Amino acid sequence: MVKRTSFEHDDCPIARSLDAIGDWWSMLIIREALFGISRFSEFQKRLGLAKNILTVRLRALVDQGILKTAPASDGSAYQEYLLTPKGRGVFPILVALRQWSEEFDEHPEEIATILVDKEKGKPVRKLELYSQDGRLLSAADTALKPRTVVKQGGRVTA
Amino acid sequence: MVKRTSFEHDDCPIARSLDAIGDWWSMLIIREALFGISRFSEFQKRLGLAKNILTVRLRALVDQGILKTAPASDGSAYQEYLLTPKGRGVFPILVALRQWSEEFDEHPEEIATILVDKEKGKPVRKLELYSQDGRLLSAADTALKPRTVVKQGGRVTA
DNA sequence: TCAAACCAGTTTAATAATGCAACCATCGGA
DNA sequence: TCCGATGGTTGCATTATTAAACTGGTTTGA
Repeated sequence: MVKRTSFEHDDCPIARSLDAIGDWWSMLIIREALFGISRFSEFQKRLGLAKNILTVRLRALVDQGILKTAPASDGSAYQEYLLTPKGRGVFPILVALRQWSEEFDEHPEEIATILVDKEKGKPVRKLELYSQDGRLLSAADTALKPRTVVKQGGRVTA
Repeated sequence: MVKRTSFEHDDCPIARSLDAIGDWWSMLIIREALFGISRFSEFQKRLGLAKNILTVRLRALVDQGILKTAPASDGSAYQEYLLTPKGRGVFPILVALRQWSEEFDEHPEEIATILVDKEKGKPVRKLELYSQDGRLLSAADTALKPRTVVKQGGRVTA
């Protein structure tokens, strides 16, 4: 792969997110963490990824402030990996990914789980995007505006 | 091994989405396409990726029904790449990625653009997740339920 | 209390996925 | 007809990902 081009300093926030959590494993690790998984071996067993990769990913997620390590908690002398608020903030992204799959996958019958609300046990609605004055927006109803002034040579991207 | 593990037949919808569009470039290609970009050379110029990679990604996106090729359109004899409904359905994922970056990025001042609603030009609200009866839900208010019955040996994942 | 199993990695050697650059065929315009 | 843009393809070098073996500390349990 050759030095995966980094988007860390790209001015597009989507690229920046992808740079942080846009690989196959990071997203799934966060998914598991949202489920309460916190131990190295648990991640490894549930995801079935190579341990060296898990080591690298966990370290990267910690460095980025998405996970933090807490020394022990359930008695044993090992440490655990816990989500920070930034990590929990990934939840809507996971919901969006899930709903896209539910809506467009060619084999939805292979999907094992449904996201429900805890109180009633019923499926949740689709994610909704509203304007400040409460109108439901679709992609076509939105546009991108430069944050302040367009800098010289600064290209406006999504 | 090696052979990057495919999640195509994983029973987790998040994994399935990631399998389809979970690489750095596919998501950005779709972002550009949502902006109306449709020509090979335009993608290549705006994203700055190698042409062979672009070729492979575009073909994969077409195979998955996210893009479709339309022979010509603006006169020239070349083809263009257009989003299908499935492709446009990626929009909420991009919004979620964008908002995560806006909320948690350490250098938000480097972010060049803001998503606004076209009518008023004001920033949009955060994506919201509701229960069927209209309660606003956070991650903690949700749970996963097996789709029908848990199959023998079928592990329930997110 | 001593061995066996578990935890959390690290190392190694293989293969697969990028990236860059160069090449090539076709189309369109002057 | 010739030149540049378009839309790729091919080769090669580099890097990532992986399984498997190995390590060293920690629990468990007989």
